[in-house]
Amino acid sequence: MPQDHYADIRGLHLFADMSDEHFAQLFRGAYVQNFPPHIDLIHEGEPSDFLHIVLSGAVDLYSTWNTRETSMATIRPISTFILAATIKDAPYLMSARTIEKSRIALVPSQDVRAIFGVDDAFARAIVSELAQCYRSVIKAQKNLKLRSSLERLANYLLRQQLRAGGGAEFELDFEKRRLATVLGMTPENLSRAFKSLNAYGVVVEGNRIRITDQDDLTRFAKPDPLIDDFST
Amino acid sequence: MPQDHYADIRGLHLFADMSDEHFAQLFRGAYVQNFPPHIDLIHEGEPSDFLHIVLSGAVDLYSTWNTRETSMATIRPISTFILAATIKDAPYLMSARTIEKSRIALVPSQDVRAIFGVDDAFARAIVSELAQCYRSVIKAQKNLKLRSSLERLANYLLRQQLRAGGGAEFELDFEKRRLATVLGMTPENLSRAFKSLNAYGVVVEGNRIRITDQDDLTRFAKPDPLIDDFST
DNA sequence: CGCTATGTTGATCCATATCAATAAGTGTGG
DNA sequence: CCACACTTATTGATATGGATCAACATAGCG
Repeated sequence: MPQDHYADIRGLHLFADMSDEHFAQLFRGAYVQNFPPHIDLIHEGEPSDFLHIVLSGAVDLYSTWNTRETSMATIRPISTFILAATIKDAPYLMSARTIEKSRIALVPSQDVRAIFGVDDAFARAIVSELAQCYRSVIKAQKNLKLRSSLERLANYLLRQQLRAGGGAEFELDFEKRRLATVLGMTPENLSRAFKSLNAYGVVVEGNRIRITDQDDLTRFAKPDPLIDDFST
Repeated sequence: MPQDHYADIRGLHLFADMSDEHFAQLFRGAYVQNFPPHIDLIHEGEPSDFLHIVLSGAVDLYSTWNTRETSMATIRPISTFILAATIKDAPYLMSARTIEKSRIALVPSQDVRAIFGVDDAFARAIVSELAQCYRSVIKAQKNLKLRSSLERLANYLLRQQLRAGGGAEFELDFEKRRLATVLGMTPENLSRAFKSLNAYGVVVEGNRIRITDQDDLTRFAKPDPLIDDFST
């Protein structure tokens, strides 16, 4: 693997504390690849051969069942995905495809498991990472089960606004079609949901969102740290 | 803590590989308590003071938001809950209450974190446990987003049948009211869903279910190991 | 034995999906 | 650079799954 990515990857919580020697061993068999947009990387049900690290671009994790498909999460740089499958040596539960042109590091799963077995700091970092992932999914599930689609959209906008710096105006960071299935609704329904949020001070112009009445939207959305905070 | 529970707890994957010394240290400050049914054990948002271990009975993990409430999972003996919050020293994302009369061991979270810091086998066992939990929630989320309530019920019955030994007749292991919110629907809707499944060979008599046409139900439910298998 | 919580059934309403048509981008090759 | 094809976004009409409200039945339980 080219050296120029080492520093970025080394900076991730997951790899920050492990020994230099183990880090080198872990990435000895790894390689970096560039992918164009809309390329399938892995498919659910397959054995987990590689731990993936998104270095640039974006990756969509999605699942299918019986002709239906839904987007489960979006992975942005710099982070890993399918860690749980790698560790358990179990089949992927989700498929992954690039959304944009992406640069992705592939680390052989057997090496991850081997180093996990010998490097205690790495093992503890994995605990922290998995606990974080677990809590994120629990939040996503609460979001799904406790809120209507309109409420999910409103809270999504507030979160996105915060991620974009907190200003009244910001951009959606992916296409509405995908946003719809992330939020668990159809594109048509999302379109109408945006219009419904006009009443609470949301103006939509293409991918550009302007929030004209922050208080009103917040009153409607009722954001909750136990559902919407990504950090804790 | 009384000695008679030690063996049961020691047998859990989570504690099986750690040193005797650390195990003793971990449970030095622990205690076992008996609770009647329908008692609140913890509330979401609170700091995670104790890791809980269900020794007998059953516990419901649920969440609320803005007057709504939903059941997230049911914990049966012998297993732990809220491990992720304990490890991250973060607030609970879910509340917990006893369903039945239950015996529960409480282990101070700070002790769990302390032993996690010094016992490498324990740290690795936690990885395995959390990876398992993570995958379970992903499956639950796929179930929610990809299936209708009728399909969720059909697959639930097949799973429950398997857990009960695979015979044509078996019992629901909790009340329909709770089953409804676990499956993400109202009690009324569950009632009607049961009647709809008559057409696929499901006969309901109180808590007793008889599956008269296994193939027909299976054809409708289309169970999928990547959603319905608890083991992998 | 009656009280209270659970379960069922019916009537109705609402949220969301589906189907269909159109508009607006977006990229491609000539 | 434009014309064409193709995907995405919007809008309208309609269907349907599921929620809500209300009444009643039933079953535990003190």
